[in-house]
Amino acid sequence: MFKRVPGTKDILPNETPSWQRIETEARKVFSLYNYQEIRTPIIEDAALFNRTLGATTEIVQKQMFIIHNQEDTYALRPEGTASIVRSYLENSLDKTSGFTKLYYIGPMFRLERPQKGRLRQFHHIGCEAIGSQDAALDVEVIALASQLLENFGITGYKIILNSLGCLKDKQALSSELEKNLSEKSKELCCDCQERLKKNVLRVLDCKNEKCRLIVKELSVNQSHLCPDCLSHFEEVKKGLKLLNIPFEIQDHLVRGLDYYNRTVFEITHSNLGSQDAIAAGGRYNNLVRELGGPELGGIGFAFGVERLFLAAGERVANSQKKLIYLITLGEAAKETGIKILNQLRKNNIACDTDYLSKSLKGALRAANDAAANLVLILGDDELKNNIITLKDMSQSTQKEVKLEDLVEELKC
RNA sequence: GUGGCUGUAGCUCAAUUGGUUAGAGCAUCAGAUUGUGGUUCUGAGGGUUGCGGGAUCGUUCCCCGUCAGCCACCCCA
Repeated sequence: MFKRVPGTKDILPNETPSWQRIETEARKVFSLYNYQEIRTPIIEDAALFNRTLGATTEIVQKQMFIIHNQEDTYALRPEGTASIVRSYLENSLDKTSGFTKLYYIGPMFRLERPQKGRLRQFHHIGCEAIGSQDAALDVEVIALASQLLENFGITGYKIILNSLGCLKDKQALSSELEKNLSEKSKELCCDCQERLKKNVLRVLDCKNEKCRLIVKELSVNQSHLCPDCLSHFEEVKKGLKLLNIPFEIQDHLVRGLDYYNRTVFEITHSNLGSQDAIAAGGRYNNLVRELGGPELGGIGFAFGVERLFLAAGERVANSQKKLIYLITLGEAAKETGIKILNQLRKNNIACDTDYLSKSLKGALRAANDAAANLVLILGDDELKNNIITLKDMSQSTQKEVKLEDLVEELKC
């Protein structure tokens, strides 16, 4: 027998209602904030991710699903932002409107070792607002994320916020860290010694206690921020307070991807275990230009859908659907039956029958399992008199209706 | 990529220090006087004990390998 590829999941019929609910809710909230959906291919030129996420990041170095064509190297997208900015520029959205708000829903791929809340194919619900550097936009985006969570019915989450500063600030911080940490490099954990070479900022959020102490001594807070970035950050904080959105500043929150600068944030939930981020995002003021576009700022975030479900706990999606179940007895009735089903469906009435030629008792059981609220019984007796029996399953009552009046009867 | 734990029916789990035909609940299907569901009762089907090797008179149980899953590290949504 064939098996799923490791780290992938089948989303089965008993789970799809929850997915549909989340997606519908997301679309609703995005449109409240005037975001429009964009759908980009799941494969891209691998170099796109190299360029945007950073060539030294683990995602690019180890975690991309690579497809080699004869002359090209494609990658299954590991995240959404790069593709969307690519599409934004390729389709000249920057020229058709000054400011663009986009959202997306779809699968992402990373070749990691699977674990709780970490799959090789997972799903993002995210958005990108491109074309403005306004701090009010940062506030709106975070407010949007928090409203999404509320509408999903998820509580107990925490919004963590920080500012990395502009490119210059980031570089200054990096070189300062490099200088200070290399003196103590032997005291750092193995991972951090690696980070020191590849991405110093990551040392700041190391979980190792020793490293934390060392970092604490360096007392990195927002002191590396230039006046502009500092006031931007202040405005963001002020805006969030204005909207009563609780948040926590963590000056060791850096993000892993190169394109982030200024505002970065993460939303965590304690239900998730070690992969505790259900959403993350931030500002990327150099990304558009990096991809050959104009000097335009942007900000976005993404939710991990599978992680949302973990945060929400067991959720029963009660779908209050209406279903009519037709039971026919005998060959003659069966023929009339398929005509009735067809007629009902043409009239937008949901209906089904059993295709296993069960006994009446068995068919009623099947109707019950299908959660039908109404059953139509068509047997020899009914056929002879040109009627059909309607049985209300919850009331356990039944009545007879003329076949020609059936559709009208069921419409009300 | 590194480390630890686990792998028995569709699902959740049993199987007495290694000892006869590997059990139960749920689920499925069928019946309980010939055309009436949910509750109840009865019965049936369903397992190469993940796969491969080894040690043993003998293994679901011990050893090795492999695959898969879980958890943590790393990384990240």
